[in-house]
Amino acid sequence: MVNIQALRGMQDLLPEQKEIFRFIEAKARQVFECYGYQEMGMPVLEATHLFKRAVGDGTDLIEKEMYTFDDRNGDSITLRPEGTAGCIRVAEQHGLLFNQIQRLWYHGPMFRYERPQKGRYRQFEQIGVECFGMPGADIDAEILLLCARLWRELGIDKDITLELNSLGSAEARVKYRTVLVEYLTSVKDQLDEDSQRRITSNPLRVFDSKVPQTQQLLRHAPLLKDYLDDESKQHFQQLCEQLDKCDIAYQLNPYIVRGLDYYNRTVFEWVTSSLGAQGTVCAGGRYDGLVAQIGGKGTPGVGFALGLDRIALMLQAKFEHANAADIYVVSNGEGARQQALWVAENVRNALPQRKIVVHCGAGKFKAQLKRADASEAKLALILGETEVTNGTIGVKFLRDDREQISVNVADLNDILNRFFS
RNA sequence: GUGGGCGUAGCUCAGUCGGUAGAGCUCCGGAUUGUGAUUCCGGCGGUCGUGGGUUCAAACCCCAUCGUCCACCCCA
Repeated sequence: MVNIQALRGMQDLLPEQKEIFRFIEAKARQVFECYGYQEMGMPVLEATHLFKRAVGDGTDLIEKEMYTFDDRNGDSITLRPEGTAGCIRVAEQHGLLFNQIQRLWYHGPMFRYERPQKGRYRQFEQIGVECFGMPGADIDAEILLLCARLWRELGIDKDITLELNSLGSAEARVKYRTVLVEYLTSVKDQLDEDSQRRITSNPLRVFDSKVPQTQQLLRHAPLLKDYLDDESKQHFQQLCEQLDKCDIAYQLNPYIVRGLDYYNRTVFEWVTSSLGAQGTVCAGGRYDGLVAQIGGKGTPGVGFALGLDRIALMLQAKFEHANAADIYVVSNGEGARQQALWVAENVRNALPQRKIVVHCGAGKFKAQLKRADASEAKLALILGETEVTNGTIGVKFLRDDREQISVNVADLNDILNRFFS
């Protein structure tokens, strides 16, 4: 046992859980398609420097969370820790961004070497959406509308709230950053240890500190919104108006700072209180400078990623009987056993949407019916020696108060069709 | 990377002061020779996470290690 465990932080998805993931993916696909977004795929492995260049060298993600190792030829490669960089690489490499507009989405595993926790795994499933070539606030609003619709489809809209902020232009942010660093440095010895460290690593993050004394000091800190450039202010205002118009509730949170360096202007998080400390279920924002930073021609972009694992945790309680069968076929005796598979095939031809399970292998008749009951099937089809010789099949209603009936093989599909319609 | 909780049957867990391991559920068989509730009876099932130490004796105490959970950090 000891040697065959999953690697630390890697989740095994049992059928019950996988069902939830499939549900989320299906809903996402349906919603994204109805907004005209196109699915794409990309490799799990990329050159290490792609992520370094895109995400920012000083970030925790780059410094200590990447699965990086040497390829056999000595090149440094990395299991993708996020999707945006790779998506841009694909789009650039195949010319999707040259004077074009794109609405793209993808899904798949991401990898970060972190300490596992509820809702946080080393391999985690993410759905990403990226839009290119649209500088206006309308596309920012669109992806938020798209998110909101997805939450409604998933039935979790009541449990999630939207938090919004604007980081301004890159220039405004740099200007603000220096002012903030100045202020923080002036009170440095009164700050907690983490916050002191963050002055150099990511000063905006200091606002996230939970230490009361630090929070006290932050009250007098300069605020980002006072440093926003006019265009960014206008952009943000348009976004808010658009959301108001479409009845999307949101909360302004001046302290949202995405962990990755590439964001500008709009940033947002969809959060829930139902998952403990890992409450962010979906997050994203605008990254107008990123494409150029990776090496392409400057193209505006907005996007977000949602954490499938976390949403799956939220949905868990609602998935009790997702794998129920419709029909369970039991048989008694050698001849009947052979007949059973054949009968089931014919039924599947006639009712391809139905889940039909045939009892295979050994098993007493009584035990087979117990299995039928446990499968949550509505009907049991019964094949015994009597049925085989008479050319009939027993149809037993497992969930209704009805007598078992005996039908001719030739009439079976009609009867089943009527029952399930 | 830091701090804390927890690892006992397939699952959920009990196990007193250290005295050599138990229940419920599941599964299998029977009561009922071909009919799924319930009930009753019987059965399968254990390296007590792993390795070391203390002891006449360790699931229990000590050390290490792995895993897991929670929080920090960080983030989806």
